[in-house]
Parts: sequence; structure tokens; C-alpha cells
Amino acid sequence: MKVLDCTKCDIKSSAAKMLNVEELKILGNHCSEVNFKKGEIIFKQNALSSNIVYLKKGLVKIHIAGPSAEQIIKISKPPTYLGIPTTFDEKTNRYSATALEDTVVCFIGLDMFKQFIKGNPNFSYEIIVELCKSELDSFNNTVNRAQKKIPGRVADALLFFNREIYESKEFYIPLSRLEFGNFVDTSRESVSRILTEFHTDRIIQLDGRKIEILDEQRLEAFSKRG
Amino acid sequence: MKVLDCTKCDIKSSAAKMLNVEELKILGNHCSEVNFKKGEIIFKQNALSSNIVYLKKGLVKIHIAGPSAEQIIKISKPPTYLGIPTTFDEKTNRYSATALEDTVVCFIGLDMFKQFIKGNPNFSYEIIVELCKSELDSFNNTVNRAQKKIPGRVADALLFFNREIYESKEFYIPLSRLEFGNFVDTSRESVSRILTEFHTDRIIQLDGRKIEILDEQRLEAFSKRG
DNA sequence: AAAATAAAGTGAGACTTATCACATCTTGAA
DNA sequence: TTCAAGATGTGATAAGTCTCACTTTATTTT
Repeated sequence: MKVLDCTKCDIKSSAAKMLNVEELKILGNHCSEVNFKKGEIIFKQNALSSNIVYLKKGLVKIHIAGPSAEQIIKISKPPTYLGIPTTFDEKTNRYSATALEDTVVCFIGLDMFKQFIKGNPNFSYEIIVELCKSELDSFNNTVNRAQKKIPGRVADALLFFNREIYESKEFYIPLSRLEFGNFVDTSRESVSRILTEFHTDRIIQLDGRKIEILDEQRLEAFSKRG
Repeated sequence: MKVLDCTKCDIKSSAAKMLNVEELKILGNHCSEVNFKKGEIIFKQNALSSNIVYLKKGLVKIHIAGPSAEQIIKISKPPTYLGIPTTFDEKTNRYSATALEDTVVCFIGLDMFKQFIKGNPNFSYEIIVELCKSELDSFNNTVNRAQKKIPGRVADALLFFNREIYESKEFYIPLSRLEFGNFVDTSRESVSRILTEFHTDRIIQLDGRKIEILDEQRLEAFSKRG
């Protein structure tokens, strides 16, 4: 296994920033860095797992196979941990993670991770902060998904890519229409229809997956009204 | 303020079980026990908050005012913490908590709570475990709400009360029809219709809020198919 | 107990969205 | 290039759910 030098890592998680040089060296010895190409699965629902996954570069979807369809629970960007809840609480993963772009992650042994939690209070404090944020996001999502109609949810997704992921009005949607549907709880057909409608209304400029947001305010209006 | 003797509390959280006698005495000095009657609000969305709330007895709904309706995010039973994410990450509460039955909670000062996290690794470990469980539940909820039609969601809710809350086939539904709708993302009318349908089909025996589950298997079938 | 208020049940029509069917467009492989 | 496989767009129809209107039943209040 390639040994990492975590002391030199400049994309540390807020928790890892709490580790001293000694601890970072230990971390490096129990940690491996792996590259994933777009589309590759990082870990799979129902598989056994004993690693915490730290997302360093790229973009990842967290998804669950439901009774009738695949559902994208959330899209994570670095720096963040991917597998804390599923690894900590269960023997098998409750969800899958798949790279949406070329991605770099570090696999961290669970024992090691637990050791830091029990050994470094500032580390565990930051983990708690991250878990709390994540739970609030998830509540927020629940409300949005339940109370908004499809145009509102599509608008939300576009604003999410614009603001949280790409920080630019122009970007390539990192999802197929089907995946987009899995992300906003609809069919691929409905996504197509709403997107072309937004295009026709000059709210967005659309060409395949290439998109430019022309009228952020009207997108927000859709988001707010439902 | 009434000082509590947490050393004698026999409904400690799994985190509090990790505290020694000294720590429990300190906890008791920074903690107050409050009773809430059915229907009373424990804490309110958008209010400032500096307490962690520990649910000791009773039953509580966690709810959020969305763009068009009030939504019940989850129903919590003891022993559990109610306000960790909302208190930890934000200045103001992102959700409300309301007693569904007569309820006893302990308010714990946030500073105290943070002190234990930083001072006792076993304590913070248990908090992390609880947060992880809660996040997995929340993912599970997301899938259920999105992929199931109303009969499936109503069936889920009934099985939830049966299995997680009352552990009995006979119980009183702790929600009005409107609240039930807010819990399973529908209108009160749809809840009424589905419940009477289940009654007619002899899946349940229903009289107002009093209910008996007659055919658990058929409820599960609804849940699985959607 | 009577009146007022709130909660619950139910039918009908409107609206949203899913599904099916098919045409078109891309993309990668042979 | 040519073909195959997958992704996308779009219309028509069907299904599910919401909303409105009204009635009936509980629960509170006076």
C-alpha cells in the first residue's frame, strides 16, 4: 500500500486540521488514496464496509436503490466525508457512492478513525459539527422534495449546481436526464419537459448538458412558490 | 432553578451512561427538567437556542414550516436528544419540537454539553453514533416518502407506530388526521380516505384515533410495493 | 345542556405527473 | 463509415392526488 504523507495534504477536512503532526503521520500509515473515473462506483449499498471515505477532489453522488427506482440522496463535493453514518452504524452500507466526475478519495481504516475520535476531542468535535450540518441539509431536502412541484425542484437543482458546486452561471450538468430525475424525484421525461420549458422561457440557455443560467430570479421564484 | 441529581436518573442517554459520578453531578447543576403537556411546544423554529434537549419520557414531533405547509420530519421517542443539529450548527432553530403526549425533557446548557464532548471521548463517541443513526433514518425516510404512493406511506406510518412507538397492535394514533397528513406528505382528506379503505378491507379496525392492526402482512405489502 | 368550534368523512372535478409509444439524436465500437 | 446501444425529446393517455364544497361527528366553551 502506498503510504501517504498527510502532513503535506492541503485539502484536509476540518476534523483533520485538528490533528497534530504525530497524528497526521499515523493517519498517513492507515490511509490510501484512490482515483475514480467518472461513473465508477466508490462503494456499494449492501457491501461490507470498514472504511471511512474522505472526498478530496471531484464530485460524488450518494444513492439508494428504492422499491421502484434508484434515488440520489445527495451530491457531495470536497472536502467532506462520505461514509460516516453507513460505516459507523452498520455492518453493510446503506447507500452507494458513485463518482460523477474524476474523483480522488482517501480510504481511512475505521479503527484508526475511531481511535482519533476517542483520542482527540477537537477531532470528534469537528466530526459532530459535520454530521449536524449534514442532518440539517437532509431535513431541508425533505421539505423541498415534499412540498415543491417538479418545476420548483428542478429549479432548486439548477441553483444548487450554480451556487454550491460550480459557482458559475455556465456549467455542464453532471447528470443524465434520468439521473437528474432520480435527484429531484421524477421521471426523465418530466425533467426534459421542464428544462425545455425553462429554455423556451429564456430562463436558461440549454444545449444538451451544457447550461447557462440566464434568469436566476425566476428560478428562485419557482423554488419559492413550489 | 431546580438542581437535578443525574446520578440517580435511570433513563440516561447512551452518551450520559459514559459519564462518571463527578461528571453527572456537574451535569445536574447545568440541567433543568421540564414537563410538557400534550400539544405544548418544546422549542420553536427560528427561535434563538442555546440548549440541547434530552427527551426523557413522552413523544415528540419534529416539524418544519415549509413554503406551503407544516411538515412533520420525524417523531421521536425517548431516550434521545432532540436539538443537537439545530443547536450545534445554527444560532436559531431550524425546526420546532412539540409534545404529542405528556412529555418530560431535560434542557442541557450548550456550553456544558460541548465541554463533555471535548472532555470525555466516550461521550462524544456515543453522540456520533446517535447522529449517524439519525442520518440513516433520515435517508430512509427520504426514499420512502419519494417512492411510495399514499397507501404505502400511510401503511408505513401505521407500522412505525405499531413497531417503534407502541409495540402493540392496538393504540391511539397520536396525530390528528391533518398532522398525519403532514407526517406522510398528503392532505388530511387523503389520509381519511386511505384509512377508511384499510378499515373496509379489514386491514385495520378503526374508530376515530383508536386503531387495531388486523393484518400486518397486507400493510407490509402496501409498504413494499409503494 | 346548548351553542360554538374544531375535526373528520366523502363526493366531484381539476390539476399534476407518470407512463407508454415512438422519433430523433449521440456516442462508441467494430 | 456503419451499426448498435443508449440517451433524449415530445405527444397522448391514464392514474393518482389535491382542492373545494358540504355534511357529519367530536370536543370545548358558556
